[in-house]
Amino acid sequence: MDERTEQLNRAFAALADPTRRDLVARLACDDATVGELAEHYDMSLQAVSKHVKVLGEAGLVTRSREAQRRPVHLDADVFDLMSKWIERYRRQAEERYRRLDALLAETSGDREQHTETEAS
Amino acid sequence: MDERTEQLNRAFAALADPTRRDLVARLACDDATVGELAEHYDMSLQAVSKHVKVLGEAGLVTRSREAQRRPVHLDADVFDLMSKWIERYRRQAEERYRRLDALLAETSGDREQHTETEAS
DNA sequence: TCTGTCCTCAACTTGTTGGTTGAATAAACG
DNA sequence: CGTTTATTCAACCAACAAGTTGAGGACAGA
Repeated sequence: MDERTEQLNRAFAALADPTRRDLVARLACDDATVGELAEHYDMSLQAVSKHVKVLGEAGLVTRSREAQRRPVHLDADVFDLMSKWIERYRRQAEERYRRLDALLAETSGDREQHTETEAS
Repeated sequence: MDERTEQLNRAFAALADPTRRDLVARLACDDATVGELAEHYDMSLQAVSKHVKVLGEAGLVTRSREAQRRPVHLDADVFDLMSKWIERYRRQAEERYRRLDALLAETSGDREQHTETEAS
């Protein structure tokens, strides 16, 4: 399994959790520390720390250090990777839907089927 | 937790598995039955059936019935939902990065900081 | 160096997931 | 009706994920 595949595994898995998607939404507005983030959730600070770790391992966020603070900030690169993956199949699914639609319109409006049995 | 949130939970979780992403890739080319899909994987047909079920519960695929065959086909709607979610935060992350970049360039190249503290 | 603050690591519990095998269902065909 | 084909259900297991609590590490300041 190549690294890109594992990157996508981790990224999708990370965003499958609503708490982590909410963290992403907050971090999109501004960087924040684990402590600051934790204030908004009904769970221990350690749990939030774990969630941030998961986001980090997925490459969705990075950490820096300024004095005692270790602010978390969003990184666009993996979002880009995911976006491209999804867009590709969204487009194909739509395309196939459009063609099926056109085919149905044709075979119902026009009774001859043009012997196009090889739909491949 | 609203329905849209749960939809995203299931969709991201579904795509976190490489086998299921591969199924999506195959189905993007053409509809297929569970049996046909299973030929490509080193696992039981039941396991593939389960994967397809997960994709179905996530709303990523739908089933139809023609004679004994129950072909699976890709549905674009949830891909669209995911794509929009990701794009939103990808854009915000990039935007924030650009602004930080600009700020750094400015404060290093130009020593005055224009008192633009209100980054909102 | 001691202290306080911020954060992470370790160990544990509980629920979920991905796989297995064997039995059951559904529809077409003889 | 019985058989074949295609698929799912049920029970089980191992691995993992999400939360908990308690202890420990890193750094700034006195």
